[in-house]
Amino acid sequence: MDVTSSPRGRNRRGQGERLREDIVAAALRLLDELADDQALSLRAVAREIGIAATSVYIHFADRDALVLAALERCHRDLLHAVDEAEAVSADPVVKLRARTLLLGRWAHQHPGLYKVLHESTLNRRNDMSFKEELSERTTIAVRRCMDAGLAPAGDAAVVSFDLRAAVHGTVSMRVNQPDHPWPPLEEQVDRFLIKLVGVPPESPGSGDQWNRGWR
Amino acid sequence: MDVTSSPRGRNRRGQGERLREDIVAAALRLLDELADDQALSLRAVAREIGIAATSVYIHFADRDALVLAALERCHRDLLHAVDEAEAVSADPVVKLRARTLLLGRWAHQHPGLYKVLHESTLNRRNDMSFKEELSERTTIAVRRCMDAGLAPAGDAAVVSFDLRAAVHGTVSMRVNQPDHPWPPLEEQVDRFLIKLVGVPPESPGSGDQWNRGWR
DNA sequence: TGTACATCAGTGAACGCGCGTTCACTGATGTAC
DNA sequence: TGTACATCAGTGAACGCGCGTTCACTGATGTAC
Repeated sequence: MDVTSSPRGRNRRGQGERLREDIVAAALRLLDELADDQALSLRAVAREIGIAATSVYIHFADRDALVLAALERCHRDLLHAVDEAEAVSADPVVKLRARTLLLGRWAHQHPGLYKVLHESTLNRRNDMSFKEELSERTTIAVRRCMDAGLAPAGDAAVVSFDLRAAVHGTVSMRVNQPDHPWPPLEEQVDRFLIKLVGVPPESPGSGDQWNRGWR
Repeated sequence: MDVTSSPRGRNRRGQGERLREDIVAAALRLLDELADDQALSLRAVAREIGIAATSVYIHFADRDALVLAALERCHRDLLHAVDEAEAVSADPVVKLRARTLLLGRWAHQHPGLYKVLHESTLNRRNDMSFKEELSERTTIAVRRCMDAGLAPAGDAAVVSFDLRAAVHGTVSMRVNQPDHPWPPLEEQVDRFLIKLVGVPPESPGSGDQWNRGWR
């Protein structure tokens, strides 16, 4: 945008990788705006940071390689953020809740990136198996709840899959129709944790209507 | 595709609307392939049915109007199919199950259309409130289960929202990563119906592991 | 200390392509008289 | 019954645009001798 204010000079010798990072950062910024990997043009990325379009080819073989690199970085950052959120407590249930809510909040803040990461057609054209790490860590978090006796014992992979599906579903709906008046995510996540994972309700015996008849 | 075999002649007087239907049908075919509304070009639609690109403008103001018309038709067809599936039984639980499974099966058969309908950026650019009818009918189906005493009484809208989120979530994951070895949808939908809506398990006392500790 | 040279970090012009959209038009068909 | 004419259902050429990618290049910087 404000290219004139920072007239990018050439990097010094040995610092060529800086441009690579700038390109990835700009791609992520644009992808978040566009919410569509196909809509991202290499020329727009170059324009965004004030370089010649051809300079992108110094660091990336083609447009898809750039988008893929950006998404891998995006996923790594997200993983890190979720792990950090989990550190707030030693209680496995609090950990699972924190991890799930952070994912929801992240998606709310970066709807475009969430869409590109999970719903872009890049998923069909390219191997994006690096994303599996997020699923695996959720399964671990669920298993911890079971092992601690805070959730009914069962197949953690299945329970985790159901939870991920439910959370992805509501996040996807919220991200795709941002103008719809959605009810609070937090309460819904709590329902999912209670009903799908089986963690105890926060205030037992409070008789919340959505939990009536379940205990 | 096989344009040469059916060299489209001009429609007779008064039959101009036929072309409109052909255009919509071709657009739906291509959208299902592309799985992305932005990737659909008006020229590709014209090519698909062997007309001049400009002929599309006889029936649609612009590209977006065509896509929107196609999606409205798609949604109407889907609504109709789901309602039909529901008619198999008078039991509200069987009805709800049938409606949910048909949606999943439809998405499996038309992954591209499912994506464009629910996950395309058209949702941000245009009013697509016609889609709400699907949600409303699910809520009605949930309420019927409650009224019949086959599910715990509660706020049908909330329960329906949770169910839709969960089902959309798993369908979305399946549609976006078609090569992933997903577990059977049917069993997962049954878990959602039991855990989220509270309908009775098909074989009570069977002690399925994913339901252990719940009743 | 000076200098030739390799390397690094990037540039600018150009290519061919498909796209959405506009415009003036064509030619068959039905209808008023 | 004949014929002029309005209307319908489309067409073909052309526009300007942004795109991905290739190519030959430039000029600063560090380094070997």
